[in-house]
Amino acid sequence: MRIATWNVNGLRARLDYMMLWLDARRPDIVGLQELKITDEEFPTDAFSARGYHVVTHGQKAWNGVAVLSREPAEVVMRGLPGQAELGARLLRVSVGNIDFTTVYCPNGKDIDHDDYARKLDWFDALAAYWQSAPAADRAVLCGDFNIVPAALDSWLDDCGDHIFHSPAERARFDRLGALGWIDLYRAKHPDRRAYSWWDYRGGAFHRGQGLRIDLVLGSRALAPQVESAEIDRDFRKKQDGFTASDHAPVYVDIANS
DNA sequence: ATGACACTATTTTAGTGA
Repeated sequence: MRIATWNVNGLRARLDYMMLWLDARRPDIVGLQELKITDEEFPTDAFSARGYHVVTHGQKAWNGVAVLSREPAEVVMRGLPGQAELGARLLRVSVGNIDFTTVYCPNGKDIDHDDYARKLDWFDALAAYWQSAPAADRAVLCGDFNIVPAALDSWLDDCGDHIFHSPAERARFDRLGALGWIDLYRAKHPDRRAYSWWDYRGGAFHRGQGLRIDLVLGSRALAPQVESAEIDRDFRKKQDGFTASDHAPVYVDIANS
């Protein structure tokens, strides 16, 4: 079973590209982020035609998350409790025997910006949520975390005072680890330098100037069942003339069970 | 040093992204 996460940077603008991707990679469950579209406008039919069930938590112009799945999904939670002001950023569903959550975590803009404190609060609320509503044995928490877990995950000189790299942000990420969430890509590739996001500008992709911020976290019971974990750099490139997102899709393939 | 690219808004540029 293939689980994927992907920040598409605008679902409307990415729809044709996404169809090429679904046909090529055929994931079973997908967490999507940064849809920039309302639930009413979401083009469900395009996904149904390819055999996917769709659950959305969108909003106009910004943010928005969704889950595509081969099997029907039942909504467990739309939105992070107490954090509605920061937009549509969390969607938790039950699909098959997986407790599946996808998140688009706040950006924070800069460590001096008001949004940075709000970002930290959002992560505090996320940790509190998992304490109040614990994940099932077989669980996935995937998405765009907007935190670089460690120096190996960034092309920048990692002095710790850059947004995404600060000790306060990493403390929030580490708290998820303390709650039992395992970074499945890093568990599979402990020493591999790899990125999932590259700036559109300045040829960053070809220069290797990226960040690994798109992650698939798994529960302790799920982690041993991971057969492979990969970042799909090919789908950060233009495909058939269609423009890519600035994020690559990330996969985790789980043994059938 | 700065901008560089892409997307959305009911646009005529600005805000956001990371």
